[in-house]
Amino acid sequence: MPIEPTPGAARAPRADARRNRDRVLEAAAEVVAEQGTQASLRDVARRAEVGLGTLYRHFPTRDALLEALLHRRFELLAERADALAAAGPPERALADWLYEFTLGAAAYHGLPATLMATLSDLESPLHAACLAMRQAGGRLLEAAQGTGDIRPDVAAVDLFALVNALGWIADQAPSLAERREHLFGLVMDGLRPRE
Amino acid sequence: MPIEPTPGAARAPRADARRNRDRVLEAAAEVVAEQGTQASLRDVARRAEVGLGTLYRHFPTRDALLEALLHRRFELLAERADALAAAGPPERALADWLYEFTLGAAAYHGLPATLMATLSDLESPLHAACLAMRQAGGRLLEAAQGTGDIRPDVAAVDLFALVNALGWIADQAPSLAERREHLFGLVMDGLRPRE
DNA sequence: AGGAAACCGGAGCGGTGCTCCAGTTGTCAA
DNA sequence: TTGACAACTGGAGCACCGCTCCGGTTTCCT
Repeated sequence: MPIEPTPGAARAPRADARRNRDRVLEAAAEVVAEQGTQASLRDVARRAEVGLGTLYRHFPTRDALLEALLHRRFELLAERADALAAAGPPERALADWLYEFTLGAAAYHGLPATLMATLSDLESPLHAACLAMRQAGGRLLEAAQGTGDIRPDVAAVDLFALVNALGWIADQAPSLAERREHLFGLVMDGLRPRE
Repeated sequence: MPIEPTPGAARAPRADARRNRDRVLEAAAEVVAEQGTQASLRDVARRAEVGLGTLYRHFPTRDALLEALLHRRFELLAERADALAAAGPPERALADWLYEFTLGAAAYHGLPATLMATLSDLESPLHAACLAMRQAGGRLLEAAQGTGDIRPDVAAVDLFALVNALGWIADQAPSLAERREHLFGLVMDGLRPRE
């Protein structure tokens, strides 16, 4: 009977597999930066000098690849929420965080649309990756509602949608990208209670 | 020398051509209603029982086909703006019209995105088709700003973008469609001056 | 050293948008 | 009525896409 060194623990991946995974990820970062989230996966495989099958084994879906690409960014944004909460008044923390979110959502073309689709697709790896970040935003929202700076009828999901929509606007029409800050201000004002 | 009956006037299209054009349009209405603005044009041609070449001659681009599909709707929305302006106070007219716009933008899946792209694509037939409607909305905006009900720093293009974005939210995440009215209210509040 | 499992890459399938052109058909002048 | 020609037709064809599947190779562990 063969001995399982640590039963249940996955065997470490082969060295060539790990190397290829990294190559794919690196290539994906470049290609997605150029072509957006709808980039051709064949192009990614080509740039990584790897077969298409290899790409699909490491990342069975497009979302899985994007998740790997964005994971760190999401983590940072979640941490950033806590930092902002500690650094200043709740309403300010929320506004700053949301604005940083719109900027982050513009990291790649098509990203706002991808994130939005993620909301309803519970199976997508991106859904899970977003969750912690969305919850961090939710905490900022609750704090700002606690001080009465934000209307109580605003839900976390409203925020996520609106902020993604702002990113989408800038993503779709370059001419509107420069109005991003202005539009952001308009929407933020709508979240505040009227005297 | 042959006589040109009315020189410069285009000769009437052949009967079969006109018939085929109508068949394509009818099929397109069905297929786009089912699959959205990104529907397969092959499917449209198939349903119209027409060759792909025929479809492309009558409508050289996807936008041209959509324009033909949406033209009447845009006209009605532009007229509706004038009717609302005559029927009630400017702020109410604007709010009602914008809400009808978000509903209209949800006529087909993907339509908000298509309309948004249209904004920067001056060549698209949809750009021209939207223009009159956008201008009608602009007039409502000016009137509502004249009475002080809407912030003066709101531009017509802001409105178009925000209202499209609301349509996009409902389009992307079915779960958010039911919050459409609520989100609309939030955004509208952001457009009003603070006391 | 050797064998098994993991991994690789690309051929292949069914789909897409779009072009191009040989063949057909409607129309209008003679 | 007929003939000729422009207008129109439809689908084959090209290059691309996402995704699957599998014969051959490579790595790792014993």
